[in-house]
Amino acid sequence: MVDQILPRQAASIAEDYSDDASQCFVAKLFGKRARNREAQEERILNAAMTCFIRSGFRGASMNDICSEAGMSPGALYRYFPSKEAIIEKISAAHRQQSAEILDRMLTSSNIIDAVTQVGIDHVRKMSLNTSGPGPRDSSARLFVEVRAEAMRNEGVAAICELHEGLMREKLLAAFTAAKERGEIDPVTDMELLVATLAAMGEGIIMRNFPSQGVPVEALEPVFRALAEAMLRPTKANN
Amino acid sequence: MVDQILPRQAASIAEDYSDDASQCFVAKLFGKRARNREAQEERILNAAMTCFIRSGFRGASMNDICSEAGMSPGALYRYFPSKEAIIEKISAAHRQQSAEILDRMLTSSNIIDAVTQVGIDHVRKMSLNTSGPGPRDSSARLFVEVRAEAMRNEGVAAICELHEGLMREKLLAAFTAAKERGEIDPVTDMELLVATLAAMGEGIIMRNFPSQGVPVEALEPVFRALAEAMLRPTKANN
DNA sequence: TAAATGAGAGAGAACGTTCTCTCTTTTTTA
DNA sequence: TAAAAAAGAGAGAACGTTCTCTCTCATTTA
Repeated sequence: MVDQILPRQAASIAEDYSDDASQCFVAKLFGKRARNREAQEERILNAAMTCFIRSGFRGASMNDICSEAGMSPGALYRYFPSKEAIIEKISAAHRQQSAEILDRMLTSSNIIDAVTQVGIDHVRKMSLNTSGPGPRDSSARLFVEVRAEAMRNEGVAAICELHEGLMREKLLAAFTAAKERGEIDPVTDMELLVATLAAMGEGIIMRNFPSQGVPVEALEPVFRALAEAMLRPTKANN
Repeated sequence: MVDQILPRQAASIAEDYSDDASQCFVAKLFGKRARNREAQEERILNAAMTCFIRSGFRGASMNDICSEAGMSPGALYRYFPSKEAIIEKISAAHRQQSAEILDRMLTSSNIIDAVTQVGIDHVRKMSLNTSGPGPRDSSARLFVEVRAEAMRNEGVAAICELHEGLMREKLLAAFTAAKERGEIDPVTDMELLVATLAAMGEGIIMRNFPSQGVPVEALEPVFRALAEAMLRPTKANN
């Protein structure tokens, strides 16, 4: 992970910051080398994502990923210590994308609109092609793959738990606020409400309806009906 | 788990069939040989299911399955030509179980009750332990696994399409009947309604709430609210 | 005795990973 | 600034392991 600090580097760090010596240190963090490393890592992650969507985490081999990235194994392993590390990185990024979509919940004024829009945004984002000219495919596949992997891989399971916990928190905060505004009726078990609503939304996302010819807009009334059924808005707001 | 049928026990079951010529043919189909073969196949499938739930389709090796079944590879490959064949058989059986739960839809008198009950039945069945003394686990894991496999395996994809098509047909028939009874309002796009309802139900099933401490009964109002939101029953029936 | 059944070694391919070596870029030294 | 040294980056063969599946040979059953 963290590069071993060699004597020569350590020496130059300790030296005077105002002159040449500090350049080395700065270059380490923001220089050409660092930028190149980031670019390569992203190249690998993009290639891996393509392969994983095509063949699954287990189905895609490191050789597949190397070919897709146009890279040799020796080069690839300079940037990631293992296949496992790549899987975890991609799982985390994918789950985080999902969690970020929920951010608009926190600033919404109408809770039903917000839930509806978040659902649609999610479906739209997940049905997008992931990267350029590759096989026309969507990251909704990764959604299922990550879930399946989490069932037997402790690292991925922890990542899922983290981000899904975040998502539930955001929903819970938005619902609580709406309740205090008098927008929705009190519910006995808010936690269960959030969990089941999220699960149902995920069910829709996994199905990847846009890829089956169902336009995203057609899902609008579906999400709205779901939100209204679960949140039971007070008559005043209808 | 089905008890192992020992050859000697099977031998003394049905002996007397006067006609020699047909005996050979009949024995082939219904005799102890055939019965033993069936028993062995079931033994293998049970073992494979345990392994697949534990490690996934790709994660479980044929050796794992052999060990679990108490069998050598040579013996196992006498009954199944490939790992792929076992995966497909288990996927089909699992999907068929799901489809069968929907049969009660066809004879129901109240559509909302029916949908609610089918959802609960489904969750209950999927959260059951699959086989005796093994690791406490549920077949809801297989649900996710099958979906993930269907994304890249054409055979499994076809199996899913078949059974899920059946499920949608059953739902559609029940909804159409309910509409004709005047129980629910006409809906513009019945196909989409069925597809999204099924997807949301699957989302709940995959989450396997019972394993997280949520009792099945707690899901009753959730499914009911979902059904009412999607089907919009007429006031007379409320 | 002939056919069916099974055990288990192991073939051959594919896997994730590492190793060695070359070439380029950066840093230090003179 | 020019030469020397070190580090970084990458290619590709090769490693040990594990995979699915087959083959041979022994045992059981009819």
